[in-house]
Amino acid sequence: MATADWDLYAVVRSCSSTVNRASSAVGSDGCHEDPLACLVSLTFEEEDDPFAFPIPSKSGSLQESHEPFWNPTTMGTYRGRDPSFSRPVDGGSSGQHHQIQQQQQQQQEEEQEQPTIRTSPAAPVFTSGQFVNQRQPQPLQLKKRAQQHEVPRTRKRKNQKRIVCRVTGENLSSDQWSWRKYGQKPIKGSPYPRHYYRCTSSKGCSARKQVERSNFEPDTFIVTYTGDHTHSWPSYRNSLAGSSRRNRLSTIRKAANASSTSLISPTIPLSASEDGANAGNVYNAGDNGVKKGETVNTMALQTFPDVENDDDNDVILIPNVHVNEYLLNGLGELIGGSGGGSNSIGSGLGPNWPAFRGQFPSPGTGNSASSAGAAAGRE
DNA sequence: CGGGTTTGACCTGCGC
DNA sequence: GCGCAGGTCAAACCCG
Repeated sequence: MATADWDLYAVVRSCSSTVNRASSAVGSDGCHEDPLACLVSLTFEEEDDPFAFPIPSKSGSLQESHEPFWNPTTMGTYRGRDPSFSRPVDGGSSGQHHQIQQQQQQQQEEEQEQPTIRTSPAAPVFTSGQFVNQRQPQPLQLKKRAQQHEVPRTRKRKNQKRIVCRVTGENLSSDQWSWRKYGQKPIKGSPYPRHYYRCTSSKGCSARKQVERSNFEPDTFIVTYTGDHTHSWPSYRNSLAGSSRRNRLSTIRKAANASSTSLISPTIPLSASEDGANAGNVYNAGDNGVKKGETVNTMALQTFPDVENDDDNDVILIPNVHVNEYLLNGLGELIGGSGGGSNSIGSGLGPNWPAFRGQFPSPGTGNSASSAGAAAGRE
């Protein structure tokens, strides 16, 4: 269960990094960036799903304990066709957002007929000849494949849990898990390829991540998380493991110049200036009309009562809005306090979340054992 | 040398 | 059942 918290927080944090940026933009020019930009769709296959989000119960416990951000008027129950939720937002700056909404709405509609999860529909067709065969197939490789395929692989694409996030390029690295790229694939209808990453924070971890550049907003990336982390939340130090190639960034940028489809690896820390920029987004939150600790009323936790009773269809959308300390603190309490399985959330906040450090139990302060235990418990 | 990336081939799920 | 598209594998390559 504790891993569920890590996963949950991984999602929240990952989106939050974008959220901060969004909130800054909102504060500066009104609604420059779509507050609903980051929609996180959580799908559950079982009740104690690792991705289970603390959905406010009818008893209102969460509502009571998190009054500052729990606002029924702004957290209206989402129904797939609710126009208030899928409202048009600010002059087309979020075409992808609309696309995601449409996908999810369509998904909702489809799921009402068939309890399944669908992948995104095709976007405008673009043909790219960027993938040039540079190597010839090797007989040895084919032989090994033949052996390998004696053991069938089972993949449940349709029922796979997926968490979709929108992040800006500069926030790609804010994901503190350690990822290793294992594939890249051109996606039909998208000018940009999709990149596949798996978690390398721990061997055998089944967590995967797909990164795809938005074809409407090239500066924005669609990050899809699948699978569960089977290990404890990595410390910041651990998260740097495997990312020692700092200077690789220059190489990557060269590649990026050569090909618009290139992508900054999520495992590679950004340069100091970029990190600073990210940090600035946090520190300067108050400069944009959002005082520290002030609740932004756009915070919303959308639930789906229509599918709430269906274990296979629970979906939550978390708009990409400002997640303030109240929420994170509340999550920290929910995650670390009540369950007894506290974890290293504090460390997971990373360098971009200095303001929120200390709100959560830190690793190495008596919680590591429980974290490890929780991780072991999953295996 | 260890670990990450690239990339063509192969497998599987899904729609028709 | 067939074909397409997405997801994964793994050898080769790259880099510190």
